[in-house]
Amino acid sequence: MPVQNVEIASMLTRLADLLEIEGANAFRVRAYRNAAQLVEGLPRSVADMVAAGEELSELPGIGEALASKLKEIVETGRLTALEKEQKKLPPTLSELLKIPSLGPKRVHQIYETLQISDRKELERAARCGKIRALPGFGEKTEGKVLEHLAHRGQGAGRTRLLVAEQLVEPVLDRLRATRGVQRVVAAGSYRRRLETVGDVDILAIGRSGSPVMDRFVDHEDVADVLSKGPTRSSVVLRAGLQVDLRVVPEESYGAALHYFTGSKAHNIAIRKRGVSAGLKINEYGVFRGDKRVGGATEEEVFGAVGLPYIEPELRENSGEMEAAEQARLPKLVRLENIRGDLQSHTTATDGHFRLEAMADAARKRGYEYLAVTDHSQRVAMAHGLNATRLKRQMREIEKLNGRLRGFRLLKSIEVDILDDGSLDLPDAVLKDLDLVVCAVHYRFNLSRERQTERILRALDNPHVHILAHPTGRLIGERDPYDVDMERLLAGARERGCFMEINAQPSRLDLTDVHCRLARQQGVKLAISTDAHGVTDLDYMRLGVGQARRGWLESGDILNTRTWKDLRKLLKRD
DNA sequence: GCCGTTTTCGGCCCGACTGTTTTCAGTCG
Repeated sequence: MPVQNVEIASMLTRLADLLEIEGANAFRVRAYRNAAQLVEGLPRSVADMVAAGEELSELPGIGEALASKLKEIVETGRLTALEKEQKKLPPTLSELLKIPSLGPKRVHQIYETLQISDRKELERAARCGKIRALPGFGEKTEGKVLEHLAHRGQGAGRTRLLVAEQLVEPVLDRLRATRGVQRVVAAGSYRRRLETVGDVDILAIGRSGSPVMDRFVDHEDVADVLSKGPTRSSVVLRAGLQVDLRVVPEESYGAALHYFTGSKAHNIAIRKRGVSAGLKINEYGVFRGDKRVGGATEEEVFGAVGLPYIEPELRENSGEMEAAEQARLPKLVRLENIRGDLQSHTTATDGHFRLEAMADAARKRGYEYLAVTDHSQRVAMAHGLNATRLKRQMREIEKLNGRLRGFRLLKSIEVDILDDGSLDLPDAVLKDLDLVVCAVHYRFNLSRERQTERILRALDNPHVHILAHPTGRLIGERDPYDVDMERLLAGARERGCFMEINAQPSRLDLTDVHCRLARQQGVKLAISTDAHGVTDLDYMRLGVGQARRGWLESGDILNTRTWKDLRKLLKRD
């Protein structure tokens, strides 16, 4: 099987880790890390690019040396430079870098003086007080290391965006209600709408001497105060999420918001542009020499380096700078553009509300339509519908639609894709539905080739419209099944089919990278909540965030259309 | 290791906080 981009990225990261511990040139290390990030975010596989004879050194940040390393990995599955490093230093040292307060210098020292190379040995030495005795270390550093090893085990991990929202919104409200505070906003990956966040960065505008820092750290939801200063503090909430607060003056609002929103790679790119224009850009503003020339708004920051405003969801240094320069930034889809929801479940299968309640909730949101997509019979666990029960539901929907004004339920189904790619219900039933959504719920472990063939075969069915949660992944719980997304997208386009962005907080499937690829290939997408209850309809904002991270515009999305227009699109000829 | 409308060599984003120090290195974001 061809080597995947994530594997390449992992090799480059491990190489960067070891080089950094060894004390290699910091910019060389950064070049490897940048390359790892680039590869991980590429919409196409490096293996395919090599096979197509493309010039890898044309990628930003990839020169001759890295291009030949990438080629080596693709062709041999190995990286000689990494293997060489691993002979000099134990590969497990990478793990130690992830421990807070341990960086490359200290890891190097621990290894050189105590011959410690993994977490277990480190924990043993720390318990004996051997770490505190090292120069530059002390009791506190040893304590922090021990605490991490004891409590966090394999690392704190990341928090799903929805959970982060639930934890952070109350903190924001509390800070907003503090005297002397004019504005409070969550920045970082939270604002960029990443599917998971490592920590949350909050930005507050306020007078110096405001009690906002005290309000922040003195609260029953705070389990631990990591640091506290006049402009910056860090806490860990009892739920385990780290939250940082920075306080800046009003005139720095835009510069600070931009800086703390990131991403890091985007910031570095912006600052570099600043430097070449003779400007210094930091969280306090844009400066020419000692003179402030902007920074009250984000627009001023972008303007200073000759760019239009770039939406937070695009700030990954993955082409947004070039697009901004050439005035071809996408006009991103917005929650207000959404006119309906194209996947939902009712009590007929595993949903929690009846048809009427779901219709009512969707109408109250201002939607024009809601597709009722209960499971098909194969999903026995959810009491999936057979042909008879589906027909009964269709009649109920027709009756209900007769009473509803300016709103309609769509007769639909989430039909299972069986092992051989055939569908779980006969065409005779599917043909009478308004919309057919298909999905894989079983047999995740097929080879890439067979899984791809299986799904393409399902899309061959002329009644099928949308492929739901196209990779089957569950964030932090289940890896995506192996499938050739490029072939799937090409296949969908040829057949006049569509892809879904499933907005469930644990799915968010497709990913941003795949969304972008879909747009490039001309495949339209549905943003669907897969609601199992009335409040689940709110997940739409998460799906829209994912679509925005994938550079999608309103026109790329099926359910920004009126039912009349959508119906035309769904006609497969 | 990458990169170039000042450069093919000499730069490479930048500031806050902590802990261990007596003025700063290391870490972090």
